[in-house]
Amino acid sequence: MKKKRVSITDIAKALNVTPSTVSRALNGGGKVSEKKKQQIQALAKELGYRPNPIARSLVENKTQTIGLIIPEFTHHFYSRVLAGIESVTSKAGYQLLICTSNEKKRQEIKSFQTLLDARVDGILATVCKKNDEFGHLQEVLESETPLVLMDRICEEIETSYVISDDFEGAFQAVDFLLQTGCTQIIHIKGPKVLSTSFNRFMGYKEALRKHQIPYNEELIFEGNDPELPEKIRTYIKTNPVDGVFAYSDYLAFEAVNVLRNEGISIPDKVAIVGYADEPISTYVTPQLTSVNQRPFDMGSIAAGFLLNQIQDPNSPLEFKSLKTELVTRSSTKKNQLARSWE
Amino acid sequence: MKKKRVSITDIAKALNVTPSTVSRALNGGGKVSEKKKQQIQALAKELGYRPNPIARSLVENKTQTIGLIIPEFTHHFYSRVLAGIESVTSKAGYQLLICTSNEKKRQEIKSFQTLLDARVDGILATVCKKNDEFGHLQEVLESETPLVLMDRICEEIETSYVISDDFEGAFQAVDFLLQTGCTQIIHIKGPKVLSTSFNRFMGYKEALRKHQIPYNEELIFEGNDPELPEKIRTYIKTNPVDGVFAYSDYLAFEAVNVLRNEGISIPDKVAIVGYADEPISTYVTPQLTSVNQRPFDMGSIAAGFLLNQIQDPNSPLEFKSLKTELVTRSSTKKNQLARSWE
DNA sequence: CTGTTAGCGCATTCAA
DNA sequence: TTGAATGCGCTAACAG
Repeated sequence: MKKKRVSITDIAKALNVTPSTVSRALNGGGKVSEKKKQQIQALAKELGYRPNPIARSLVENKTQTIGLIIPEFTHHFYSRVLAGIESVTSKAGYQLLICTSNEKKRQEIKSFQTLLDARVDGILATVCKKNDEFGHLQEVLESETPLVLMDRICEEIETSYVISDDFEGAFQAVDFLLQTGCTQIIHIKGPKVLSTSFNRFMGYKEALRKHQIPYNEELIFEGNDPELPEKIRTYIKTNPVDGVFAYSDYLAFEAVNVLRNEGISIPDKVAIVGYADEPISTYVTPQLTSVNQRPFDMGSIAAGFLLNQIQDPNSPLEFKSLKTELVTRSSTKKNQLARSWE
Repeated sequence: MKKKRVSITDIAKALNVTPSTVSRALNGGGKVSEKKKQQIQALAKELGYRPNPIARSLVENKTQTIGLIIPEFTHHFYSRVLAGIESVTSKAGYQLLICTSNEKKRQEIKSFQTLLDARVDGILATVCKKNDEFGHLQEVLESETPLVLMDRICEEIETSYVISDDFEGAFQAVDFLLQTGCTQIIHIKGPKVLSTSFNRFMGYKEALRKHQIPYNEELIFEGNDPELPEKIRTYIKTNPVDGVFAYSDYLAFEAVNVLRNEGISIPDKVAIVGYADEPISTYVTPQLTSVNQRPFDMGSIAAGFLLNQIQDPNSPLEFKSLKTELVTRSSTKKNQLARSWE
């Protein structure tokens, strides 16, 4: 026998008033005599009354719910983004409806549909890797549901977004390698279709240009190549290499392994920089120099943008490119110009 | 101007029928002439009709939503639990309302309240570390909202749960250390109030007993002691130690660091086993032998239990203690009895 | 087979 | 200040 939840009508009956009055007394509605208001509020508390958000949603046409679409949570990065989001949405009284796409386009599309169906008040999303077509995002826009993209953007779609300054982050990293004396720097690239891959690659090139080091295509490796370790191993045996800039900490770690197996000392012979500053960077040996993307901030800022749009649908789109911070550890040589991340 | 969503009444009007008919035609209701059904379904599709789950929830008194409370997502473990949950809930057509407690009791209580308010059909939860009092769980039970606990249980509360067999997992680990010749095995304990800490500790003791090695209290260290590394360092300088069994991979890693700094070779002089088989265990050097808890299964099984209870509130409580699997890597010596995790 | 009526819990008119 | 009436979108019980 389900213990019936007490409704606004229950307490209205008990007090011989109408539900309207109770509603007004409980929300700030003002137009209720102080006496009744006190009475009603007291009884409500006593009975443990809890407003039914479902009913409220139905009449107010908003759900106090925000949808979140994220590729997955196994990367520390997204966990931090989530934490950042939650820190602001929970304070603002919003619930989070969370969907993961597992980097699959089909699931992503379905997730958007689900969230739209659920009538969320807004959507935060990081689109998945395979993203050549954006019809589903267009639909979101047409539904007039506020949307803020994080980390990865689609240029075809006009929406607010928060990204990390990948170009600058990569530039910082490679610039640092060059400053500490490296000249033959391998770059291990990220997934082809991602804007982040492209921007980091461009940052790499720009740093070379600044130091007038010629770009050498042979130094570029594809991160998703299953034979990556083997190819690096082969390459370094016959070519001079003194630095590695990887698209991710995980890829950097693969390079670490190859070098260690070959007995090449890090950072003396080859210095290595990863990307994302995941916890693993402090667990590997040597500890990995990496680019911190401030994922927590990414989440909190994106959530802020979204709340702005929800409050005022006519507010202008907002954009933010987060500055990165190079965290130097023992996989690179010392350089007084660099500050370590606090 | 918000593009109005088409409702059941819109399409009813357009076809000169009543909303009820439309409702019946769209749900399997049967009692509709084939012709009208076709017509209605066709128009619904054409107009892009999407049922409003809010309205449906209000009348059906269920939300097709499951609440999830997790301490946090930065541990890989919980990400996998989430993935397991989602794999079954999404198939069953349920949404996930996710709250994180950040291991804070206050937040946990608030999260339960939030989920109850949201009228979720059921709750999956891993309670936070500081959990001496369970009034809030009692409230959930009284509200008759199905509840399944994961990983950590409260003996005072009668509820379905899925846990990992911590006793057996620890036993396996320590038994393995003993089989490979260790006799002086340090145990680094987990948080005091957690059932998992206690059970792993008991498993450790049981393995010693099996091998008739006397229990030595000096070998027990507290994981949350900020001076842990220092204490271990001091101890091993004057006492024989040839093994470490840690409550977590992270704690195991602290031991690895101490040993490496002291120039003690792993696993030759001291073998080390962690717990949880987090990704870091493959990134540290040497790679860490660890106990895999099958978090994905934990999530999927818990979700299954919950769905059972939702479907039939009178179904009996269900319990599951997941078998663990010892994954041997290079931080321990070889032993043909052990199988590596696939 | 289909229309009518009612109601889920709440907020919000409009009268009184 | 308060009550009565209306509707949010949908399902379900009851008639016809």
